[in-house]
Amino acid sequence: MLDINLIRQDPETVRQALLKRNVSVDFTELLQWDSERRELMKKGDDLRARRNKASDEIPAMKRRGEDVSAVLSEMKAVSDQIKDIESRLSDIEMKIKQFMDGLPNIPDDDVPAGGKECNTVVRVWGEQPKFDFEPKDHMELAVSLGLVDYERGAKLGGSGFWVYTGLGARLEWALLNYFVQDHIKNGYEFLLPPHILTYECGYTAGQFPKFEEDVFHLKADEGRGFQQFLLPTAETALVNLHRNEIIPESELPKRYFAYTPCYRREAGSYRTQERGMIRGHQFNKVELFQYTKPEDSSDALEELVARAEALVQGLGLHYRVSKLAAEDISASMAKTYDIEVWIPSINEYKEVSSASNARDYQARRGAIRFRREDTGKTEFVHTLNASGLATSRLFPAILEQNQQADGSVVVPEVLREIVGTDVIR
RNA sequence: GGAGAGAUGGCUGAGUUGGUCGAAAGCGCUCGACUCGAAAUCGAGUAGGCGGUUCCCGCCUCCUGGGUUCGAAUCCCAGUCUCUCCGCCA
Repeated sequence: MLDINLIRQDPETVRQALLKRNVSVDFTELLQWDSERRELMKKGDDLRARRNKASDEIPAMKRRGEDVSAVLSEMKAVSDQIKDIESRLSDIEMKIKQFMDGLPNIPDDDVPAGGKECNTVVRVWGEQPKFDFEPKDHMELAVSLGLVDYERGAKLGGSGFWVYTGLGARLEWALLNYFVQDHIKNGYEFLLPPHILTYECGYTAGQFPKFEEDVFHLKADEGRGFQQFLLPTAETALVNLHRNEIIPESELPKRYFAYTPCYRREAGSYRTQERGMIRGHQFNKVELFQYTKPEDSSDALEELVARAEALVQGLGLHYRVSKLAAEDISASMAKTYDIEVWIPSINEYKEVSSASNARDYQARRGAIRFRREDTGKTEFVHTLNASGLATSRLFPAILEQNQQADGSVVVPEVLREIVGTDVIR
């Protein structure tokens, strides 16, 4: 949610900023609704003030034995007017909310305009491994080494699901454990949230109402007023932790991380290139999250990226960091870095972490504030998230980047204790 | 799944024969007085949001959403959540 005051004061600047995302908006109608809204509010408030005053006087008049019937009928009329104004007001507020809900976040100044092709690589770490043999793709490796059972995965969950088996399950678990240990070491608080969330959570995160089709909805029970869904990322849970709260300034920044599977419909997004575990309906991810003061969020984003990068480095995988262009950034975010590992078989860099600063966009939707001690006033916090990390792209990257001529795979050192072997063969 | 109780300010908790209630009292917190300092004591203050003619005024919010009424924390309806007991259960 953007600040409507910003649009009121300087609509052209906001319009230009959104144009960077190739979103063209015309605020004329909105501003009209906005002034109409305030006009109605004023009218309604004045009428209510009158009614409140009369409500004070009526009992006093009664006590003095005066006739109140004239006041009563006048107030009856006033109440009718209030009702009329209120219904007009709620219509207009709904229109305003709908409009505002549809607006994406304003990209940071240093975010380039344009789509994917305008993403800029800011760093590259390591080098592409060279193979003096014909390298296999991760599916071939996973199947031949007995790490993943795709067929039975589909038997259980349908297309887009798989089962980690044996050393594969241990490798997956080792990855998650490695992330968890690292974040604990760095002072982030570990959370295990529910995987089923209410509609309100999706709204605050910015997924709803626009992207309702992307998640798995649970059938609402009889008589239940809302629907729940399976979280598409732990971010959705973490951003709602402090929804409708005022956080003491001294508690900021709050640094959390959570492990959850992520459930996504991925409707229609299947590409043959992305077979295997590059894109499934369920994958494991550890998510980093921060609530900060506005002036601290830019540094916090760099910190989050550094944390995620350290993990990939610890695995010894070749990767790069990209700063996303405006159109490639998800709607709630002002700036995003992607960390992408190289997948040899498709010769592409695939996202294993996405680190974003939402600034106050989510905080506005969820009324997440803090009280500034200097001024005593409440302000919206800034929220940031970063995968740290998603396993479903790392697993293939490890298999493919670490494979050897005999079809075996070298296990990264940090994972060996849990996997139980140096080399999977 | 069955039965019952409840939801009020940072917390505890009054208020439910509708009006003087955004709300007693206590605790906590902040500031001031007293003190060498502290405790105790005394005094003052202490929710969020919206709008405006913006050192001031008005409005809204007593779980949420509707309704009744001139007027709702209080009455009616629906929903959500919490607690207790029974049953079931990892």
